[in-house]
Order: sequence, then structure tokens, then C-alpha cells
Amino acid sequence: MAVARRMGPKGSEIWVSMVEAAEAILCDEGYGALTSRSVADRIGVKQRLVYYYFRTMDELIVETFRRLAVREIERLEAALASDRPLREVWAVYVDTTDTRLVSEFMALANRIEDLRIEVKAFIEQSRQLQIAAFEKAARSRGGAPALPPIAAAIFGTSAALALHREAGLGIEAGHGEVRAAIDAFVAAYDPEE
Amino acid sequence: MAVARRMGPKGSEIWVSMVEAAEAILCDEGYGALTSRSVADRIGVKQRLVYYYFRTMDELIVETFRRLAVREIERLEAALASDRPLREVWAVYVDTTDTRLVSEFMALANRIEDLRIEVKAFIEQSRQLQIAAFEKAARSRGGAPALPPIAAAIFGTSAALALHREAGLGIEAGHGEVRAAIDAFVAAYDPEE
DNA sequence: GTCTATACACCGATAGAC
DNA sequence: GTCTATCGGTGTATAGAC
Repeated sequence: MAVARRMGPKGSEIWVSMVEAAEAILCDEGYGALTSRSVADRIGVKQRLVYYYFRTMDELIVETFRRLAVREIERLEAALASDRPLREVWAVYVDTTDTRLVSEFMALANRIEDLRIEVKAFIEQSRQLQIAAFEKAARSRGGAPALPPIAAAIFGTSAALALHREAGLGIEAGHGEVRAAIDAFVAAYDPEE
Repeated sequence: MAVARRMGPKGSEIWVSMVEAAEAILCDEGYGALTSRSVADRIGVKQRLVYYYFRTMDELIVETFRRLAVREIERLEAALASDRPLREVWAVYVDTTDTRLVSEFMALANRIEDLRIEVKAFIEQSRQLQIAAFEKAARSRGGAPALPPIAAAIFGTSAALALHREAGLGIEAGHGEVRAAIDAFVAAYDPEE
């Protein structure tokens, strides 16, 4: 290879701490504050080092998202493997706290092509897991769904995201009603025996 | 008053063109590119003039959102005043094209307190109009709703937003199913006679 | 591997002339 | 009202020593 620049090992201790720092900054200060300096400062190294581990800031951002996505997919897979897949998958969306992060990545994905691809893949992959949860529940129950699983998945995840987003803004009205409606839907799919 | 600085008139021709420029930049380059200079360049004036009309960049951003919100509320009010309020309100959400703008403002609202207040007020206000549409439809029909109107409003708007957002990422799977489900729900509430 | 030093551009915001 | 000029600060990214 011997291309442009010597690079630090992906996955090494400092590499990981940089990605963690980037996630923390994105979460509590927004992407406007995510700079090579702020990342370096947070982990106590010099700014130059960030460019030893990442070719550009965009690359750091993409890696940060990838790590978040892997974590989320693992949670969904664990939920799917449980004995109450639909309830557990829904629980994952209820207690996700990374809404601010989601907002930031969504805004960034509009302008960083590599990130857009990554976000798209993540949504499609998690959608597959959500659908699988509905199918598992329906199989053990036998009834025909009132709503196609893929539509239920979109309604559920978009509502969960909206609830978190609104809570962050200070809005609570109607949230109880939405949760009750989803709980009732889940219960109909996957009844307590 | 005679406070800090002399200010240009709010609502004047240049003031409006600056707000329009800010919206355009936010939409197609993101808030990272929204600077006093980029706004000035776009309308062909000098950077200093932006600070004649707006105390800070945050103020310009808040005014930009306010203008968008007013526009959107007017659309909803017109829909509500029509003879098929529920269908028309839903139509407003279906052909909204400002998803990128929504992402940017959501990310910004996490850090600009004045904007957060503005966004919160906007969501609450539009929610009231959505609920009113459900109530008007239910009244002229007489049936009891299967879902509380406020929950239906949250599901509908969050799903509409998700569809636009995903379309922007290049995802289409399940979108037809979601639209069909909402159309069926709307039709049950507000049947063709 | 990690550092110092630095290039070059752009940021928000202000002073004060015309 | 709109301008020129400018301050102090921060951004990405690179060269090259140790």
C-alpha cells in the first residue's frame, strides 16, 4: 500500500477511547462541537493524534456510528432470542436513551455519504429483526395479523423515537396513550398465557 | 431603549431575504454551513449586515424556525377548515418535503434553549390541530374511536416523518404498507359517503 | 507512537467611517 | 443602512523531530 499517511491501528485502546469521546461529545454538545481538538482534549492527548488514527473527521464520525449500530443490533438479537421476542424487542426501543445521538446522526447522514450508507444498512437490519419478532410471536400464536409486520415495525419504532424526542423537548401529552396502544397491540400478538 | 447596538427592522425586505437564505442553507448544507458569511454571500451583501439585522446567529436560527412553523400551522389550519379535515390534515404530512430541515432543527433544539421552546410550542400547537381534525371527523360520523385521537396523531405524524426520513436515506420497504394502514384508518374515521 | 510546530481558512462579533 | 477593516479564536490537516 504505502499510501498517504501512516495510520494507527483500528480497534486499539486509543482508537476506542477516541470513538467513545466522539460519541460523548456528539451526545451532549452536538456535532458542531465535535472537532479533532475537542476529542483530543477529552481523552488528554494532542490534537495531532486524532489524525493518526482517523484520516478525516468524517471517518471518525462513521466509525462512531458503526459502533453504536453494532451495540444496538446486539441488543435486538438478544431480545429476539428470548422466549418473548416481541415484548423484549419493544422493550429495547422503550428504554433506548440515545435519542440526541440519533438526531445528530440523522442530520449528519444528510451530508456524509458514507454515513448515509451505514445508517441505511442499520435501519434495514434492525427492521428485519423487528419483523422476525412479529413472525415468531404470530407463529406461536397462530392468529393472522391485523397489520403487516413491516408496517407495525415502522409504526412502533417511529413512535418510540418520537416519544423520546418529545420528552427531550419537554412534551409529555399523549405519551401514555401511545404506550398503552402499543402494549395492547403487543399483547394481542403475543398474549400472556 | 438605546441598548447595545442599532438594529435593522424586523420583517423588512432584507430581513426576510436573510431568513430565506438561512433556511435554504440549512436545508441543503446543514447547520455546519450556516454562518453569517454564507448568509450574506447568498443574498449579495456584506457579512457585517447580518449582525445589523440579528443580534446573534442563534437569533437568526430561531427566526428561521418561527417562519417555517407559521407556514406549517397555516397549512394545517386550512386543512382543518376544509370539508374533509382528517384527510386534508393527513395530506399535509404526506407531502411535506422539509425533512432535512426538520433534522437540522431537531439537532439544534438540543442546544439552543430559545429554539427548544419554539419547537415545543410548535409541536403542541400542531398536535391540537390534529386532534381537532379527529374530533371533527368523529362528530360527523358518530362512532367511538378505536384509538384515542392524541395517540392517533402521534402515530400518524411520527410515521409520516419516518417515511420521509427513510426515503431520504434510500429506504422504501414497508412504506406502502404504512400508507395503506393509515388510509384505512382515516377512511374508517371519515368514510366516503 | 506520540509529540511540537505550523499552514491556511474561516468563525462570530465589534468599531467606526460614509 | 450599508460599508471597510479588524479582533481573537478555532477549524482541518500536514511536516517532520524524537
